[in-house]
Amino acid sequence: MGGLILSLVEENYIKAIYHLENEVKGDVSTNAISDEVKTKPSSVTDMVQVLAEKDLLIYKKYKGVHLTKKGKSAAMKVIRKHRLWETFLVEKLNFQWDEVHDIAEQLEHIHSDALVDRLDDFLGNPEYDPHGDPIPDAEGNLKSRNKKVLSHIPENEVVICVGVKESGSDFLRYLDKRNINIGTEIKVLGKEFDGSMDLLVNSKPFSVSEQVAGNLYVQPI
Amino acid sequence: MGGLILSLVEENYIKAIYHLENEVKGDVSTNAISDEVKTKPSSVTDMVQVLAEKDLLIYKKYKGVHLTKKGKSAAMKVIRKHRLWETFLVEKLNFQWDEVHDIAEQLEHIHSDALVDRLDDFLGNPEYDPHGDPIPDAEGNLKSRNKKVLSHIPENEVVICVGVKESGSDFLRYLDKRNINIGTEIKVLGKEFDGSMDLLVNSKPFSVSEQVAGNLYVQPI
DNA sequence: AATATTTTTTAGGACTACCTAAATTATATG
DNA sequence: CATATAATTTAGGTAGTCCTAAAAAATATT
Repeated sequence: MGGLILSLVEENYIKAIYHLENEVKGDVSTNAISDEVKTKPSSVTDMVQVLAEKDLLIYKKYKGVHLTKKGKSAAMKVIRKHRLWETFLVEKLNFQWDEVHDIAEQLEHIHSDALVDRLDDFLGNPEYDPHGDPIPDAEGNLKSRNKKVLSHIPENEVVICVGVKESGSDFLRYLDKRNINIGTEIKVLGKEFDGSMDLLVNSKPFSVSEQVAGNLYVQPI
Repeated sequence: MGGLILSLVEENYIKAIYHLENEVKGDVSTNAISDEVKTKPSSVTDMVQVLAEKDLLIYKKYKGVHLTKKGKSAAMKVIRKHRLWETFLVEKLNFQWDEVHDIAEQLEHIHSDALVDRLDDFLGNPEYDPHGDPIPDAEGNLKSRNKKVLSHIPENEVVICVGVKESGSDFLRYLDKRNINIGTEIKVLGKEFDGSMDLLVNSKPFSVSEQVAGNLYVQPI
């Protein structure tokens, strides 16, 4: 049941692979993983063999990797913890949403089912973390909402911001400075040749670059 | 200032040595440390050399070890975190005081000064943890209170329970079952030949063994 | 004080997770 | 489709932390 204990490093690999599986079709490559966990590809080759041995993923030489059921479940547990802790840091300790990632990266590796369950209750069983990402329940189920990337929204549509794709500090602080938060209403006025978009945010006209528009998750009203 | 980062293992050694220094006069022996951190003495010899190299302690071959100022300050930081997290677990997540030690042992190694400071504020800057142990402030200062061990209290004196010496689960559950908590008033009625004590607890007569009496910290009213 | 016992250290490995450099396989290009 | 390039793996090594067994030092006993 809850008896599988992975090392901190193993958990980071599993989490990285989980995230990569949602970005690419097919198996996840050695190089992609090495980018994500910031080690050399040769270290990844070592590690995926260890993880394959533990039935957390399927590894085929030169072909890449994908998580097994067991691996996905392990990933969900780490992600659940990460997102609950981020919520705690923002909701209870008043951190800004751009300050919590590194701390949550540490907290996500604390092993205690009781702790996670109680934390979840303490926070009021939140469905989404401060970046708008859904928090898996204790069984690892993820409610997916039909969010879209802002850059895919056609002209004249009105949407609300529900999350961010990459939650790097720079990007989050950029949004803060412009008063764009989760829940902010955005109307798409038009798109420019360079992919930038003209918007109406908080009733004021505002333009964002392609990069920003591609990093914002929104939902039709 | 806060730039010193120790590994989890190093922090555990420093913490263990700190605790042992408060129990024995003079330098702390290799064997005592190996008992405390649950490794073999030869591993301790390895590790104290590493810690001496980092100026956290003074090591003299065959003579034992004592913390430097730097080492004590590192120990206080870990202890501060441990006790704040224990307080969090009991006060906010409603854990029992006998359930929190192992989780706090993990949480105490999270590195973030901002987190500790905010947690401290969130908890209302508590002075004592759920076991009655004082929580060092951000500068590592420890307010010591003149607590005594129950077994040293003479007949007819009335005291209140302020803490426990060893906070093992068995002992804490024993106290819970008898409704002895921090704040409980205890009157010493008499002592027996075997070191056991006759008490008045919650207005009811109650006897404790020498072992229990030696593990309870009390303070004159 | 000599010897027995206990404590501590040394020597030599083991294991995890990393690295570099070289070899191999897969993919892309002409 | 042959070759150049890129991706991946293998081989061999390092650092941190642990271990066992043997040697050395300290302490206790007679």
